[in-house]
Amino acid sequence: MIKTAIFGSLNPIQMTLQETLGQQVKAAVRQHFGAEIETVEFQATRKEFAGDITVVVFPMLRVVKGNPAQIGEQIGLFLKQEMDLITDYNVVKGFLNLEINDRYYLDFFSKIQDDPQFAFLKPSENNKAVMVEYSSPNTNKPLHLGHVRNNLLGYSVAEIIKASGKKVYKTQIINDRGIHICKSMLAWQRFGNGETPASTNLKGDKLVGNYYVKFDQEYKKEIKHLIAEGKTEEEAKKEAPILLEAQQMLQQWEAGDTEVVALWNTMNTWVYDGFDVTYKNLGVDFDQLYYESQTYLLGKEFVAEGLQKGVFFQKEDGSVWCDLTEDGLDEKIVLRSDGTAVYMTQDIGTAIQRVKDFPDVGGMVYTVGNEQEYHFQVLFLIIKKLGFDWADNLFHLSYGMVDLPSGKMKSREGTVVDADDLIDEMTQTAAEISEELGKLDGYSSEEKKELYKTIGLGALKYYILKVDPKKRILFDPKESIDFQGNTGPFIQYTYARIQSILRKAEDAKEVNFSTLELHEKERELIKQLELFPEVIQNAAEHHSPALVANYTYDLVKGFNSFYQNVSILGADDDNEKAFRTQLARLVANTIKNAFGLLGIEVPERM
RNA sequence: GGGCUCUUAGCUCAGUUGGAUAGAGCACCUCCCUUCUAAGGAGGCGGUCGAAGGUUCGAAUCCUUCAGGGCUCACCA
Repeated sequence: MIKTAIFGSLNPIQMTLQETLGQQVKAAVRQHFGAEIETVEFQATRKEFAGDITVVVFPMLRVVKGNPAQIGEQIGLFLKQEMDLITDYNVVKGFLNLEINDRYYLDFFSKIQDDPQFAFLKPSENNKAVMVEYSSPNTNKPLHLGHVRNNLLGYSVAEIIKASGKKVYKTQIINDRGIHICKSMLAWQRFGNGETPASTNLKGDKLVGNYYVKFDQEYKKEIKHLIAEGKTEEEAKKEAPILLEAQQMLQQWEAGDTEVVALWNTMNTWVYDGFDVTYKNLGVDFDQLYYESQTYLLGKEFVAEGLQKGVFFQKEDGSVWCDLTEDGLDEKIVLRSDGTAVYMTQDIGTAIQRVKDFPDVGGMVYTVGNEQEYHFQVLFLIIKKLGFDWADNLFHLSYGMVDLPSGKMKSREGTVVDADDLIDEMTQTAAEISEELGKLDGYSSEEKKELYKTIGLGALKYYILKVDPKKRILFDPKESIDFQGNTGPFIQYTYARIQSILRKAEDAKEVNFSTLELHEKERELIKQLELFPEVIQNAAEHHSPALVANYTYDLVKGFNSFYQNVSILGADDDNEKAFRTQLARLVANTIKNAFGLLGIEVPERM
């Protein structure tokens, strides 16, 4: 229902085609068979058959008795006689293939040719805003490949939802407190000798991450000692002095110990400075940040409120729980017996706080790995029980892990693919390939550097975004990401090639559409362009940048085929040349816009 | 063990209201740069859609069972 309304305002031309066709098909069925059908099923005509759009006859058999091929034949004849839009038809089994008049496509094209934004909807007053959370790292170590997928997905989904006609706020919750950061702090205190990012010339997140690893090494050493002294492994893990000390430090932090808090501030600031560089390189941004250290107390307030309302109950030891057994789940703790917050506590608080801060927000998207599916199922249910109507519009954008051939990435064991290193490597590969091809005469070294980054990041981002978010990705660092075929650089290359043509083309001349006839490749391209608005809506609805990536690839394949088969600048007459130039221009703009939704830049040359 | 999820060409993936002979890229093999950028194009090779049943005019798609992988079921995050 809603979908139809959106499409109606979004792309009247396309809807008119299916609507008018649908009405005529119904009329044909009424006239020839005296029957009423409610809906008409359409699909794009397969390449091997003549036609542009296909009516599927089979579903009509419920109300119309007869041979599907004959029914299709009669409907086809009716349509051809009644509608200028239909130039011809053919029937294969139960499929009625319709050939659409060139006028229709030319008409569509003439309307959108000067509007590169034709597929984008402006944020509508009727739509509530959406908050998209992504990244949300811990502050004890640098970002790795897993975060990269998270960031790319979150950013892209935010852009897609924006383009679908909703206001979007990008946000994250920064996990800046807890035992993990205390571990880095303690190790730095003990072994750091006052090192700083400035003194070591290291990125702050890298420096802090090193001490997280250092902590783990010491911890393991101590465990070994304790076991040698006769402790069981379990005892040793709990009693290792360095761990006890870290736990003590956490308590000091919670108590507001000046020295600990100061160190915490210092080291977190180092990390944020490091993150900022990575985010900037990745090209992602945020509208509003939330910090766990500021929201966990808030969560406690709402837990207290929920306890009063009877949403939660308290056990004898003082811990607070939510009983979800009636919903087929278990009991879930929302506050520890010692009164401290758990993950769930702060997530409840953060969500409510966000809607308070942004009253126009009607829903949220949480970009978090699929290992936390149960957590979010519970979280959304609890928020619903607390009585917030927007709980129905909470969505866990759950994505698959990025695994290495060796298995999971483990930061403590150093088996992670570091985000910064990965970006550098991709840029380096792009540089090597570019220099080998040697097409960049006249570019300054600055321009080249910029371009290599665009291409390298394009390859990386497309590689990750083109696969369905739900699926896990196996990433083999030894097998470099491709630059040919279904890749980012391939699409960027097509864009650059079009720009090259546009530079050579004279100033745009007004196209006279009335005398034009479409080449098969041209019609295919316009049909592909026509799909873009629907793709955006679909991608927004499914939270899937992969749909945009695959669409762009199809568009580009269509263009390259056109490019190789039809001369643009060498067209027979000026009008045709102007039209093809315009068509190429719009394809380029669409590539740019589609890639913009993926957070990928396009180059003028490559 | 309970819950969720995945399995499509040698490899990486499309295939979203159930529709025609299941599509791309990589790899391998042929061709195409005196013509707008060959990071390209045209074609070939390659499939019991994990297995078996069922629903349907029609199933990769829906249902059941089974096999194999992943995640999860903490007073961790």
